[in-house]
Amino acid sequence: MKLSLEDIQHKFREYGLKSTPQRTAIYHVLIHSTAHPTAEDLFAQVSPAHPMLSLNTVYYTLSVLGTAGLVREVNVGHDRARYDANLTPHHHVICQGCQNIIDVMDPRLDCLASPSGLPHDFEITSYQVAFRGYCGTCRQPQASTTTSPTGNYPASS
Amino acid sequence: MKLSLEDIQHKFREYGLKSTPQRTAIYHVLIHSTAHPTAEDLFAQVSPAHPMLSLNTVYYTLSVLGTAGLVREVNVGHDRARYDANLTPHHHVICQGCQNIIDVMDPRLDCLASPSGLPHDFEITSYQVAFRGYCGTCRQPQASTTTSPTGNYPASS
DNA sequence: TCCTTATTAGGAACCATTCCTAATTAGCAG
DNA sequence: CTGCTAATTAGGAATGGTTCCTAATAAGGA
Repeated sequence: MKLSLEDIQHKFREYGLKSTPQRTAIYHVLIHSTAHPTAEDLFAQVSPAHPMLSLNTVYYTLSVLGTAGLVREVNVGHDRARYDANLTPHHHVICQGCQNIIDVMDPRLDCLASPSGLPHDFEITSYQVAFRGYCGTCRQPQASTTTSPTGNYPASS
Repeated sequence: MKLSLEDIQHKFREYGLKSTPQRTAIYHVLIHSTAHPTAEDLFAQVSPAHPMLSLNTVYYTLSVLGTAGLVREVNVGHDRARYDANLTPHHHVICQGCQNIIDVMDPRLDCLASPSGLPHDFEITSYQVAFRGYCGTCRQPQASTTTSPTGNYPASS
């Protein structure tokens, strides 16, 4: 289900959002990506077509779309925020080596019992499972494909 | 199972870690807390007994303990890192209002099937379920107990 | 077509975290 | 008990992702 720019403009109107070229382009890149890009990733991918684009606009757009419920933040670590426009329920597998995120759509994970031992007045609205491990290329311990470990502090886990 | 400072020194030696007063105090606070404190929280709680303590030491200590496997980072958002020394398998319930984290220990969540649709060379080492919702006091929409919403960007979700 | 208000771009500010460095101290060997 | 060596500590500076501030621009409705 590829969304054209016109489809996206339509969607924005449905959601009561103004449709601007920048906003459309950013969402277009995000919704057709499975890489869970960072704000900077999006900036880099949209920039060629919009040379005047500012990183600020990317952040602002993401926060507007987030409020509207069209985009979600994905929590991997505390480095930088990564974003996802795939709203169909799914879970994530995170490689501890290269930090890549793989979407997992397994219906068995979408019907978990609500947890026991919870205050009864707590209202749960959603949940997500985060699997962690090592992908094929990062399998050998301490190996990292994209990011070479720099830093004076010992790497946590 | 309250751990005394001596118990902790013992534990550090088992793990081949040097035992310093600061390190012991930080871990002591963390392991007896269920609040998943930030580095600054820990700093504030340990400072009275160690007036010379530096925030840097807290970060360094957390990274050492993290590497040793005694402490884990909890990912809530991309604001600041929160830490947990509770190593027994458990999951988290996060209030979207006050950002508090509640531990959940439900054995049913500890035997999830490994997800389908995963590259076969991916090796999963752990997983965690993060439930999100609103606690009793934050239940009414837009209400927040601890943090009043400041910021010019629309709040994402 | 005009008006109002949101959006944009750019630069400055913020703040959690990390880096750098010298002084201190834990743990070990003698 | 004493001295050695490497890790730890404290403090201050630097980093970098994100947000704030502001004026100019453009979208959508009247």
